[in-house]
Amino acid sequence: MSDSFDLAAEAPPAPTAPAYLDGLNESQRDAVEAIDGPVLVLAGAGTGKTRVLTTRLSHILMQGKAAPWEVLAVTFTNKAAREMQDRVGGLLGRATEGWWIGTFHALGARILRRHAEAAGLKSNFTIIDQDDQVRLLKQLVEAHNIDEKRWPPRVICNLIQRWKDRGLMPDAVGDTEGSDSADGKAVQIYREYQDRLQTLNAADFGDLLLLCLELFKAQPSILQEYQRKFRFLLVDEYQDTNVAQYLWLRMLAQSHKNICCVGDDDQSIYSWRGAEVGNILRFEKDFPGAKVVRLERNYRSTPHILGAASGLIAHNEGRLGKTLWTELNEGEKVGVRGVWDGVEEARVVGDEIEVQQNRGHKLNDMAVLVRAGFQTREFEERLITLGLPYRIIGGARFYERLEIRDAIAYLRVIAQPDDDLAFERIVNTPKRGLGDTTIQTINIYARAERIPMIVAIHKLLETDELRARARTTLHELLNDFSRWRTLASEVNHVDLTRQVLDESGYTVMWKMSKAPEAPGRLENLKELLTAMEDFENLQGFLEHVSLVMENEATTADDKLTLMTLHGAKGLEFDTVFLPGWEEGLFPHQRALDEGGLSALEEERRLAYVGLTRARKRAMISFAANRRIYGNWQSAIPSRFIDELPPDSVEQSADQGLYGAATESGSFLDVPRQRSRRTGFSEQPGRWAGQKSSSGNQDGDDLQTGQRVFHQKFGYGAILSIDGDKLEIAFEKAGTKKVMAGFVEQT
DNA sequence: CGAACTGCATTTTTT
DNA sequence: ATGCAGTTCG
Repeated sequence: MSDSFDLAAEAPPAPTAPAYLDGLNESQRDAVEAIDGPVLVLAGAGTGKTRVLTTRLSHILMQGKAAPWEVLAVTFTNKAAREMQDRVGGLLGRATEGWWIGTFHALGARILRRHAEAAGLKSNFTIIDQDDQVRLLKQLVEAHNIDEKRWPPRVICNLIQRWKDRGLMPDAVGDTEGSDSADGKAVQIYREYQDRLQTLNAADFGDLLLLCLELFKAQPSILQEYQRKFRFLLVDEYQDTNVAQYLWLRMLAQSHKNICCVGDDDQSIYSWRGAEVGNILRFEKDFPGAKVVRLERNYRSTPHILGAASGLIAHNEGRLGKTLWTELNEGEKVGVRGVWDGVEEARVVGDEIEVQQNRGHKLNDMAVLVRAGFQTREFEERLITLGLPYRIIGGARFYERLEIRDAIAYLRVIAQPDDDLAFERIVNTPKRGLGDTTIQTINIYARAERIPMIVAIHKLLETDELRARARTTLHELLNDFSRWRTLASEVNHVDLTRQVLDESGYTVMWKMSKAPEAPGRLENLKELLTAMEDFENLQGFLEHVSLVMENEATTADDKLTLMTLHGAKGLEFDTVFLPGWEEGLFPHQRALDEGGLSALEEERRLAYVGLTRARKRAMISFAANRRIYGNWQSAIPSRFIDELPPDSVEQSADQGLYGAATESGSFLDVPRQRSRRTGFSEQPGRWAGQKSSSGNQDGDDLQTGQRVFHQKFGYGAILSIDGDKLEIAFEKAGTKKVMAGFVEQT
């Protein structure tokens, strides 16, 4: 079955062996050439997965099986998407603009924008990130009088996110499922949250797929359109897909079943954010007759590294099973080093890095991969002492900085006036004297009427509900925005932004500030303007900001890389240091506590991912003592160390530390008790959130002459009614215009 | 409205 | 230890 050419009539004369297939091994070629029907490529670490994926896509196009816009290629990260685009573009020698190569979210958004109305949105809808989600949920949690200590908006956000990962809209969430969360109101809050998003003309990341699913379900003709359009589907990192993504793919592939998924069940490390290893394990059932190709020849690592990794991962159950092999020379054994404490660990690693460097190895080819972010600190300190340059991957990103978020919030409001989250962020930034009271008033009204804040303000401005001072300020602000909106169509987006930042007083705010970080913030704002130049227009830029949060700081300098194991997936280095292999830290206690066996296995996969990042050298280390959260704890070596095949490993330990490092039982075992439950000192919510039911809605039967009560102005009689606006002669406050929603009948 | 104080949690993270 | 968020006081 080496030649599995299809007999499709429109296929152009097939060359016997196109040049781009040269150099592929047999299974890689299999994976590339099995174009029709479902294919699962089980690609072990370092087996040329990306090459297969890109060659396959090129092959489909070269064979004339499909036009570029008829292939859907999905990845998880923008980086992977970009890489695929670059490589396919390179192979074919043409630009890949407009092709359907991208992340699940970017492609979902693209589809959704085309059919926004059908999903209850406008096509310019805003894509909000977790920060916005949490702020929105916080408002809802407050409104429900739910104790925020017990149910932090953050947790609810996660809950909802997980539902969305599983493709569940509020109504689809089982009755029992949310009942134990947020005083049993979790589903209700989810429902209101979706409602609010719709009012705000916004979608969160989960929605980009979930609303697509709903769209496809509600409008089969649209689904069919895409089924016909995308004649071939390619999916990267299939082991990381969640249920929603799985359903999305399945729907699109339903008719022709030309779907090729590439993944490695041994590298599934994201179950905690909704990924379902089951998707890859089940592939053959989901797509009967699927061709399964195993890529087992590893081009990356030495036999010892491979042996260590394979031996370790063999301790997991329920694997699809692969046997990696390599033709590389044996190389060095994997080092396993026991040390006294974390400081010494950093010292030992630092020394080894210098040794490698003296042998002519570049820092760029080395990495320290840790389980948890805080572990990098000790290494940083040591590296600074040694004068070794390093970079940390995974810190705060450019677009997450406060000043950048503020600036973008202005732009968001300009581009999409319904975006209350953005509006609320900058309504009083810089300080305009608009306090909580004013914002509350606007919010209460906006929410009761289910209208965006800006619309609410327009209405409120015609009344006396707001203080004169606030009214003037808001009036000016709204004027500014409408002016900027006009401006947006006249000047380019960079000039627009510069002008907005100046005229809003935002730049001045930081210029005046004597905070130590102010100059840096101004720098960043300049950088933002520069970054914006790469985009055609405001829309394009905003889409980029929400979907393509760049993480890569590609410096040309020679630097050591410090990052988490999770962050390292997909990368490779000559030399990899794997510190902190201690019970409790790795595998992490938390995973052990709440995830049981499956979590332990995921930790093991994480260890496997770590080891397989190494091309030539890997050094594992563990400390007998470690300071965690301020106090010292003694630790025993990770069980993963015992699981490494002795033949591929070389152990060493500090004098007198471990008579035998393999005898893990010989350690003093201080019970690590964690104070459970923080359950006392609860304050009931200070101000019981205003009930929207207390006032009058528009349709109420108010009449002129009627006596009413107003929270602020007291009692009065209605003089005239103009829609939902009333003119009232108050007994003490004189004649005022107020919103009908703010008065009560007496 | 801003500065100081207090309590509290603290794995992993993309889009 | 430490940082963050929410609260309290001037």
